[in-house]
Amino acid sequence: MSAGATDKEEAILSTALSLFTSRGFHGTPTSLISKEAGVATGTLFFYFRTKEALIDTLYRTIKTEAAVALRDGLDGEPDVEARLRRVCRNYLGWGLAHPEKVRFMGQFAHSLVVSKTVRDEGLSLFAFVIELLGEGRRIGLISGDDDELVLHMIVGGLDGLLEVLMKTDEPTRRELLLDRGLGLLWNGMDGRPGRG
Amino acid sequence: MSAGATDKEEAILSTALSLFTSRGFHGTPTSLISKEAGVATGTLFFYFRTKEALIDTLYRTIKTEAAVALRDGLDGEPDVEARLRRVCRNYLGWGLAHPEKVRFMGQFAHSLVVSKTVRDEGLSLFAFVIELLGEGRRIGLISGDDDELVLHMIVGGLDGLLEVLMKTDEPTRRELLLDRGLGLLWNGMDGRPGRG
Amino acid sequence: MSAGATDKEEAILSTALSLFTSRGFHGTPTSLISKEAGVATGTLFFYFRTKEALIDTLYRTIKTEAAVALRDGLDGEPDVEARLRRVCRNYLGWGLAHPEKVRFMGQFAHSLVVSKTVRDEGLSLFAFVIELLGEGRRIGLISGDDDELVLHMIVGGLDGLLEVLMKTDEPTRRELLLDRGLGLLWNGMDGRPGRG
Amino acid sequence: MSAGATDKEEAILSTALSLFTSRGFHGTPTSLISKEAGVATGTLFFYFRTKEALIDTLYRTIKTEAAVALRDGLDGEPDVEARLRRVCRNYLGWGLAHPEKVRFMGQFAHSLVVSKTVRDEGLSLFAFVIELLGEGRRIGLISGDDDELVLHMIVGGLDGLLEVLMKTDEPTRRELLLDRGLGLLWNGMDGRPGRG
DNA sequence: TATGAATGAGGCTTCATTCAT
DNA sequence: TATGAATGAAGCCTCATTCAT
Repeated sequence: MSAGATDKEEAILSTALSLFTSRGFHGTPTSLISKEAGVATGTLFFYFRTKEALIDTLYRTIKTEAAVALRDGLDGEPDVEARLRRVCRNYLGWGLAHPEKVRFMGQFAHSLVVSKTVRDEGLSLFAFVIELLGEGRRIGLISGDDDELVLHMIVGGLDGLLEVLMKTDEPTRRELLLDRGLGLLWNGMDGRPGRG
Repeated sequence: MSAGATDKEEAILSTALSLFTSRGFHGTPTSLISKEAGVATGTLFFYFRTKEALIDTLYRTIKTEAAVALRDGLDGEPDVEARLRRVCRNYLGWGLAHPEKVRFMGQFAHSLVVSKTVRDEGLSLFAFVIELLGEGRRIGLISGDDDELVLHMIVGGLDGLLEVLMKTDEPTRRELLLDRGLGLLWNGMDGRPGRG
Repeated sequence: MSAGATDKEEAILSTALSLFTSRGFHGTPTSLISKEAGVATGTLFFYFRTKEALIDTLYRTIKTEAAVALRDGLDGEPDVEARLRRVCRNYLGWGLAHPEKVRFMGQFAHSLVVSKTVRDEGLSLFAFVIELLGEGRRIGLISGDDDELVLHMIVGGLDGLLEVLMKTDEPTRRELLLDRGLGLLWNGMDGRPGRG
Repeated sequence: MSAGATDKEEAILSTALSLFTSRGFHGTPTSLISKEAGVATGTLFFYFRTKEALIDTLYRTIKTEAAVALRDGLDGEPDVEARLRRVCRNYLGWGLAHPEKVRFMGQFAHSLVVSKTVRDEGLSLFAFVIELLGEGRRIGLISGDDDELVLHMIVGGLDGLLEVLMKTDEPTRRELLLDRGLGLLWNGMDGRPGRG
C-alpha cells in the first residue's frame, strides 16, 4: 500500500481497509483486523499507536494515492482545457479501478473518526486543481469568478457520476455514461438549442 | 420533530441529532443523550429499542422532512422548467435553514450505522424528482437519456454548492453564489461563447 | 389456582407457572408475565409485592395442592400398609396429572429464588407421611429405625420413577412401569430368590 | 479443577462454584466472581465466552469428575454384584467428600441456566452403569426388565440417602445410616419376614 | 382496582491497549 | 520485532418497581 511498509504493516493496512469499508470503523475491532491480517494483537499496536492512528494513515495513504492518480499524464496535455478534462477522467478512472477505496472515502470523508488535522491535510493535495481552474477562468474557459465554488460543484458532480458508473457493469454502457456525464458537467443540464 | 411524538421522545430525538452531529455516533453514549435530554436512561430505550433504532428514526425523520420541503410550492409553478428550478432552490433553502440536519446527513448517509433498509427506504421519497426530470427530458428541456444519471449529478452538484453556501455568512454574497451555482448547474462550466 | 383469587390474579399465577417452567425464573421478566396474562405491568405488583413474592406464592400453592392430593382417599384405606401404598400412588398420580407443576418443583425445590422460609414451610405439609411411616415401623411393616431416612429414600425413588413415567406416553406400558417401580421400592433391587 | 487449566482459569472456576452454590446463578454477578477470584473482569470473559459458558463448563467438569469417581476400584471387584455395590458406595463417598459440588448439582441439574446440550452430554458419562445393571439383570441379580427405570430409582434413592447423610455430622452414625440406606435400596422398605 | 409511562441501579460484555516474554 | 494473556474502563441495555392518573 504505502512505500516503505513491511509485510505485516502492509497486511494490517489492507485488511483494515476492507474491514472498515464493509463493517464500519466501530464494527471492526482491532482484534479482528489483526486476526484477519495474520498477526498478533500486539503487533498492530507496534505499527500504529492507536486504532485512530491506523485509520488516519489509511485515509492519508488513499488520499495521497488519489492525488497522484489525478496528476497522471497531465504534463503531456497541450492546453488548460485538455488538462482539466484529463483530471476529471483521471478521477473517474481511479475511482472505477479502486471501488473499495472510493467507498472508504465515502464513509469516512465526513466522519469524525478521522482526525480533523488529517482531513484538512488532505485538501492541500488537491490545491493544484484549484490552480488549474484559476488558469482556466483567467483565459475565459471557465465561467464564474469563484474557483472554490466551481471546484466543489465539479467534485460533487463527479461523485454523483461515479456512483452511477460504479453500479454499471457493462463496459460499453459505462463508457457511454461517462462521456454523457462529463458532457453534462461541461455543458449543463439545459438541452435546448441556443441556450446554455 | 415528528408528528405524534411525546415531549420526552421529542427531546431525545433533538438532543440526539445535535450530539450525533457534533460528536459522531460512537462518540455519543446513550447515557449522555438521556442526560442532556433530561430523561432517565431507561426512557430512551422505552421509546427506541436500541441506539441504532434511534439513529434510524432520526435519519428517516429528517429525510422525510427534506422530501416534504422539496415539494413546497411546486404546484404553483407554471411549467416543468420552473418546477425543476424550484426543487433545486427548495433543496438549497432547506439546507441553509437546517445546517445541523445537513451535517447529520453528510455524516450518516454513507455510514453503516444507519441500517441499509432505512437508507434504501429514503430513496423512494425522492422518486417524484426523477419523474420531473423525465418530463423535462421528454419535452427537450433536459439533455441526455438517463434520468438517474442526471439526478445523481444534480444532487452531487447541489451538495457541493450547499457546502460552499454554508461557509458563506454574508447574505448578499451568499445569494450571489447561489445564483451562480445554479447557473453552473444549468449551463455547465464552459464559459466560452458559442460553446456548451 | 388458589381459592379466593380474582380472575387477574389467577391469570398471573398460571401464566407465571408455565413461563417459569419453560424459561426459568430469570429468563422470565415480569413484563412478559403481565403481557401474556393480559394485564398491565402495574397490576402484577398490585397482587404480588415483588417478583419473589409471586414465585413464593406459586411454590406454596403447588406444594399445598400436592399435599392435599397425597391425602386423597386415605381414610378409606383399611390399614397402614394400604395407606402407605395409597400415598405413593397418589404422589405418582398427581405428578402424572400435573407434569408442569412437577417440572416447576424440580426446578425450584433446590433453587435459591424461593425463599428459605417458604421452602421450610412446605415440609410441614408432609409431616403426616412421617407419622404414617412411624406407625408402619412400629408394627414391623417398615424396616429400619430412622423415619426421615426412609422418607427421603422413598421420595427420591418416587421422583426417579416419576421421571421415567413422564417420558412414557403409552398408557399400558406406563401402568406396567408404575407397578414395577413400586415393587422395586417395596422389595428392593435384589432379584434373587430367598434374598431381600 | 480440570486438567489443562491455567491458574486464573482454575481460580475463576472454583470461585464460581462456591458463589453459584451459595448465592445462586443470578445472585452472583460476574464482577463478583472475578473480584473474588482475583482477576480482572475481562479475564473471566477471556476464558469463558459468556457467563453461561462458565456454568456449562463447571457443570461438565463436575459431572465428569463424578463419573470418574464412580468407576474407582471397579476393576478390582470380583463379580457384578460387588461392582454394583461399589458404584453405589463410590457415589455416596464422592458426594460426602464434595458437598459443595453435590449442592451445585442439586441446584443446576434441573435448571435452565445450564444449556440442554451440556446436560444431555452428561448422561453419556454414566452409560457404563446402565451396562452394569443390564449384566446384573441378565444373571438374575436384578429384578425387572427396564434398566433405565432401575437406574433412575437407584439414583433417586441414593440422592435421598445422600441428603440425609450430609446432614449427619457424627461419623459412626453416618456409617450406620449409610449401611441401612443401602440395605433399603437393595432389599426394599418391606420389613416383614417372608415378604419382599 | 387497574393502567403503563417512567425510572435508574446494575448486569453482562466488549475492546483498545499494555507488557512481560 | 512479535506475541497474546491480561487488563479495566466504559458502553448498551434489561427489568423490577413506582406512581400519577
